[in-house]
Amino acid sequence: MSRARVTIVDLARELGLSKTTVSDALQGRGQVAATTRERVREAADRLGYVQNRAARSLRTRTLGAIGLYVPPRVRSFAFYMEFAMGAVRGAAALDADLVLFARDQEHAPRPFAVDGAIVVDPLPDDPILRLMAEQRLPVVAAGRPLGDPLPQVDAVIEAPHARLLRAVLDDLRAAGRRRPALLAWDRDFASSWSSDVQATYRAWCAEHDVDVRLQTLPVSSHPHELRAAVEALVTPEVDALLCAPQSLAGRSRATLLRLGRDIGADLDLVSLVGDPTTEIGEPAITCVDVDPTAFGHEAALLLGEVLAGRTGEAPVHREHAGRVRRSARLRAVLGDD
Amino acid sequence: MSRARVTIVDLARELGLSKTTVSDALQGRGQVAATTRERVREAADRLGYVQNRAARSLRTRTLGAIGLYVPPRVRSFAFYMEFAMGAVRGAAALDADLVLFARDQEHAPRPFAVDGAIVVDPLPDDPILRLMAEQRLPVVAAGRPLGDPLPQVDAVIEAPHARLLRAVLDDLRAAGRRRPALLAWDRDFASSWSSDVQATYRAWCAEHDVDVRLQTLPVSSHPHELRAAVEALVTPEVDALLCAPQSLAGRSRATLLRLGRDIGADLDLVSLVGDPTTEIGEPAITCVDVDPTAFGHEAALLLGEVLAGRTGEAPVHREHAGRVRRSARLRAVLGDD
DNA sequence: TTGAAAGCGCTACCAG
DNA sequence: CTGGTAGCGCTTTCAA
Repeated sequence: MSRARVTIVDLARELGLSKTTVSDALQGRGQVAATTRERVREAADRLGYVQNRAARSLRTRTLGAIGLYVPPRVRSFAFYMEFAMGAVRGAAALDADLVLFARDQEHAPRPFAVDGAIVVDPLPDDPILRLMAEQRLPVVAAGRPLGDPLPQVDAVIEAPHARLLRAVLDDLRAAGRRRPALLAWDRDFASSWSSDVQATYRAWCAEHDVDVRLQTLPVSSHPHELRAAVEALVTPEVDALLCAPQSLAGRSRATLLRLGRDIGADLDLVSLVGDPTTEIGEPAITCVDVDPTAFGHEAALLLGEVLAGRTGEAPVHREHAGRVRRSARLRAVLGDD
Repeated sequence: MSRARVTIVDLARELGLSKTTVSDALQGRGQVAATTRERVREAADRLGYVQNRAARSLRTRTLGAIGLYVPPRVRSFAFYMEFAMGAVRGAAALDADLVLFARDQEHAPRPFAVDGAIVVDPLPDDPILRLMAEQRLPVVAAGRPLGDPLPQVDAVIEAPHARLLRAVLDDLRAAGRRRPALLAWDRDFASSWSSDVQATYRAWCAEHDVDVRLQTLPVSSHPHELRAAVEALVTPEVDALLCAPQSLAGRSRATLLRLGRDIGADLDLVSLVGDPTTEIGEPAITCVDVDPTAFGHEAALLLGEVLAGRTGEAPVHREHAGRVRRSARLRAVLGDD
């Protein structure tokens, strides 16, 4: 690799100082004379000094990195990609790198070289979580952990999915819709979000004496299977279609047109995970917008708090705000908010 | 953080061995008796030993991690997200973690704690590349570096975009299309891919005496702007629409229907960056499929070769295969290929 | 305001 | 097959 790196000892020798002073000067620590500090800085630049992070880590017992684990079953979801990008920014704010883990297929796992980790939608049997527990790694769960027994984590952050879905259903009802149908992932996409959505829909239907029109799909469905599901679910009497999978609402428009439905007129279309490029900002579609980037950012900052010991002993639960972005029609009927 | 970690010295004392033997036993190094190895393993498990990666890194001068830098201008593109996931898998194959960098907004950048890095579509003025050069970090560029002077990297991997686009244009021509139009990103998405696509389209048009029908879009366009661009570009005589931005072809279907176009019959639709969830496998759309996950995977493995010194001194250039997936109509006319 | 010494936990090297 | 020694580059502590 890179040969003959310059170390603080080299700088110290060059300047006739001790390595302590050089280190303090470079890190803005201790009581170093301003002139000395300047000389050290200049020499560091001149000789191309680069701090050795491994040595620093060994001494300080911090790695300056946090980890993110996105389970394989959702890795292809754009939502979590955006989440990851937000987490990177959050990590940067903590002065840390973000390490992406792909330990699912590893046989002899090495220890995690991070100070803590974010785990997306933990399941009880996630081996990664067991490994993290064994290594006593502080963990923040993004999405409520599922399963029995509950995976033990230091903090949870999640969006108020149930409340947002209820808000949407109430909006639709207030705008005159009586037969909302839901297209959701089936149980091979296990997450608190997925189960909250289905449970909430069923509960709301029961409360409002509305028939449950629910169709579930495997995560790996092909486009024509999605289309078939839409066609099967959207019978003529259905007057609102809620799509749980991100960007499915947007993708269903052509199918709905072909079915002779006029979106906005005789059918309201809702995306429960608004896709920024195809759905959010699209006046024909009502979107639940959880802003995954902001979500990832907040998850990272929450992990920062955990690492700083600012959250105390008990597990913390935090909510990440989300909002409903009404379609043009709903705005016309119900107003802007 | 984690208190009172067990070290190999603890294990050595516990077992009455030297720390060398313990270390060798744990790492499968040296000539350690099988029984000894077993005893060490057992004790490690029992006491909850976790290797200290910082100490190991300090000693071996390797971090066991590679970096990935995706420039902010393309961070929201699903393509690069998939690429990142492939890179994670490639890193795992190298027994390394993958670190995501977000150094673009950092003021006082710390040294990179990685052994090498992948940089997506490097630009000449990318400050990250300068930092990497200063730290003598081995770099693989995914996408040919652009600019003058050329950013200096150790290896380049890219897909044969020009060839693939020519193949598509030739296919369309062979299938009877005479007026293909191209919808592309404008220059605020600077990349070798973007410029290759536009230059190749223009060159092909000149060679075949075909009018250039090209419209460019800012990366940050809203859905209605995309729609307007499609409407402006697809005049009645246009008989093929090529969309450079990923998933734009899929999103244009509703617009094209509304324009009265019958996809497959009087218009061929092509996605130059096939989106796996909306375009690839969709019989109405011809896709250039670069398989971003495989691309990321190969980029990581190439970086592995660079790090192992297997590529020699001169910069390496490698191609990542891509393929054209013909629509049902093109397959009917031209065969499966 | 500066410096000397110690040591973080590990692996490389070499001697037994 | 096993162990002793040295030292990776840094920060911490405490003495000057």
